[in-house]
Amino acid sequence: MKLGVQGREARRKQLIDVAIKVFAKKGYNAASVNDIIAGAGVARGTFYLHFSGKKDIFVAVLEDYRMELEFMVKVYMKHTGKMTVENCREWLREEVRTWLEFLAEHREATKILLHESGGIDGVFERKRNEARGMMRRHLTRKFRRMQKAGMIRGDVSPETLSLFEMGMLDEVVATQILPHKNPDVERLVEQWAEFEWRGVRRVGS
Amino acid sequence: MKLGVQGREARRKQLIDVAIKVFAKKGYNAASVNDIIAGAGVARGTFYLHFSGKKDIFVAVLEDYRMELEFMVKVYMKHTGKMTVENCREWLREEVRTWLEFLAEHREATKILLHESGGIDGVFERKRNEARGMMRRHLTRKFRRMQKAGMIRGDVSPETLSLFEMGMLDEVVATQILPHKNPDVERLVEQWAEFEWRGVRRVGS
Amino acid sequence: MKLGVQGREARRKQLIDVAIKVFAKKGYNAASVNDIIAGAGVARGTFYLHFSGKKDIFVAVLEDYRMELEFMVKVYMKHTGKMTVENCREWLREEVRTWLEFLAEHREATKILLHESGGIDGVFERKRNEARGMMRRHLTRKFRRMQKAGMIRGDVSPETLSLFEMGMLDEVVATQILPHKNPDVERLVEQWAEFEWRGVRRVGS
Amino acid sequence: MKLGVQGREARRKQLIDVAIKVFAKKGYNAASVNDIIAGAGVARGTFYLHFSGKKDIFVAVLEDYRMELEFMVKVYMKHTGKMTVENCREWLREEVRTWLEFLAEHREATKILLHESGGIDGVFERKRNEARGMMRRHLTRKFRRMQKAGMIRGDVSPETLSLFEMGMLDEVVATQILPHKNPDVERLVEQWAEFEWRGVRRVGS
DNA sequence: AATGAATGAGATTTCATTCAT
DNA sequence: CATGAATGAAATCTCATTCAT
Repeated sequence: MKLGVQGREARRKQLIDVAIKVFAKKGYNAASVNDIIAGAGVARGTFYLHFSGKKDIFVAVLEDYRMELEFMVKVYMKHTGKMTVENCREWLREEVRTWLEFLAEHREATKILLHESGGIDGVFERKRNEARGMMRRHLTRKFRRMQKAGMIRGDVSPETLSLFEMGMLDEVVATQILPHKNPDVERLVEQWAEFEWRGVRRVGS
Repeated sequence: MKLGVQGREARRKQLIDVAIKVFAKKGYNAASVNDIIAGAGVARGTFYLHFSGKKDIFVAVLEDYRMELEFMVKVYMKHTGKMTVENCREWLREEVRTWLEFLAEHREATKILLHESGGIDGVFERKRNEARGMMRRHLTRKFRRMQKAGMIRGDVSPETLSLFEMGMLDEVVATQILPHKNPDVERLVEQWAEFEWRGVRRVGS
Repeated sequence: MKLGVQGREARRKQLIDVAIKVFAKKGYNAASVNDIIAGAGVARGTFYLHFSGKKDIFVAVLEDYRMELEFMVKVYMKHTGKMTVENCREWLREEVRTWLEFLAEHREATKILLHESGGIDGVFERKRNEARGMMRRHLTRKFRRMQKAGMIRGDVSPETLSLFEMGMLDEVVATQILPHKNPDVERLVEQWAEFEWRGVRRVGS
Repeated sequence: MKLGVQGREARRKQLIDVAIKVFAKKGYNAASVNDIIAGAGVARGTFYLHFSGKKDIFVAVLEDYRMELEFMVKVYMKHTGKMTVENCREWLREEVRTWLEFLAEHREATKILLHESGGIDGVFERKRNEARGMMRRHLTRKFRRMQKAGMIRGDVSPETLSLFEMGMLDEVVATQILPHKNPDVERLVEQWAEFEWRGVRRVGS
């Protein structure tokens, strides 16, 4: 079947979109070039006109995701300036919500990043670290800024705080967001904020 | 070359031990039965005498890990009784330390559980969930007991607290424990306890 | 080495033809996909492009044979109408000759049907029965028609007669046709007709 | 499991008996030494104490069958002398019945001889031919004797007659005896005798 | 005589990639 | 740009046979 003429970019994007679904569903190894070209309704050769191989399109998928992330972070950062001591706790909550919503919206790519891009290939690892590093740096910057402004305690390093937050994020995403169609984000966010803000200590102690 | 005879169990255990290393290093898919038998210095057929295939030995690896976990949890639970309101914070810290040490000691198997047992096969998923479920239930039980004893706050559910703690554990293990030979567990544990106990709120606010 | 492109059907037919020779020579079990691709001068993957496996091509071989048989029976049936009481004995003789010639021409496939398609796989058995059933039904129909027309005796059932004739056919083919390049069909046919027509009874008794 | 001490011959016979069942059920190739030793409740090594391999025990099975056949033929031949012109037709019928009964009684070994001993190995072929050759020679001798005594017609060679009879025997056994637990031997025998004695010719013509 | 763990050649099958049309 | 038949390296799994105990 010959498809209508498309721009190179459109065809490339189409293949990446199919690949995201395929990789998310089957994982990198089990996914086959066959699945991708079948999903895209394209001949084998066409695939190799746009990507040098399976690795290549997987890297392209990660790259794609990283760019979405980058864009999201940039947009978000614009209104970080309005953070004050008073609304600080709400800020933390809102940011968590924003992240969970973003990750839920990109659930397939997120699943790939979380589960499929480690331990297969050095390049994959690097791309994965680029994306996660960006998130991590963003979180770290946020905590550092808060510390400097005296909004939060200063005796735990921002790096470590972001480490903990990333972990919580991953686990919540993996167990509460990815497997469910309509996760109860509201309740999660509220409990998250409570925990992050005051820890587990008994009130008044 | 024919190797000497071993007991059935010894040979099986030997193969599992090699498999743990191989799966941790290469991941399930890239690992081949070849790698395992080469590592064990055993003929192809010998492998199939003990396991019905690659899947089977992978499941055996997960099973093996789950049993170690189970044992560890049991041993640990014995002295949980001594927990009091006063030493409660120390308890949290000590438990984190115990877990990190356990996971560091089983770093290879832990890596497999974290990165290699999802999205490949339904059975793997189930075995993985068995092991993680055990950890999770253990953590949940702990928080519930603390809540009932009034040691910690009551307005965040034990399930959610254990969820957050699992996430933190995973992230710390994945980024700080697994990649380093001698991780600075002490500092991590201290900061963890601080964060978990009091949250991020500025002291005195 | 990459061979030139052929039509799908041509390549498929080529592989089937090679497979007939291979299966006839070695039998289903001893024959390997290797033998077939080596005989066809084709790469391993090419084989699996056309057949899902060894079983599949074997079934295709049986199917192929059945179609040849079907065609032969149809062609033959066209001039069955000219059978009369007078030329009836000649008819029997001529039909035997036709069968022996057909089976001799397809000696390899015939050998497969006789010796290699039983007791290995249920599907094989079924395909074999389809082909033999067609022969058997053809023979039975013939005898029934002859009985109704009063050309032959009526006290032995057409089914049983065709059973005997099939047996004789098989044995003659297996011992006289298949092993020899130029079997003395003439003499066989003559003795066959004599036996079938008059039995073993002494003339005049 | 160590079995009680048995004589060499008893153990050998036991293995052969199991092997007959196994080969009949699965065919030579699909049958495994495993099946045989499992069926006999004997260790792997024990098998190789009695037979040099799978081929060897298969040959032993054929040999065993040939000996049974030989014995049967000898016993039968004793009272061949009483054949006369008058009871000749009955003789033919009785012999067919005897054969069918013998083959039905040894249905497993018969199945092996009919379906499993051709095209696998030269030795098997030879053993098969020995057994079938014995049957064939027996039938040929019978027809020759009848011809000499003027009991049956002389213009069809005894060799060819026995060929036809063997074919009929095989087909009847394969389709009517082997697949059914209680075949209607009586009716078959009667129709057989009718056909063999008088052919298909219309009575009175 | 008996045992059964160990062996390894050999068979089947998959799938990423190439290239002539 | 697009096609899809062809390739072949590499992986999994089987099972007849051996041999130390």
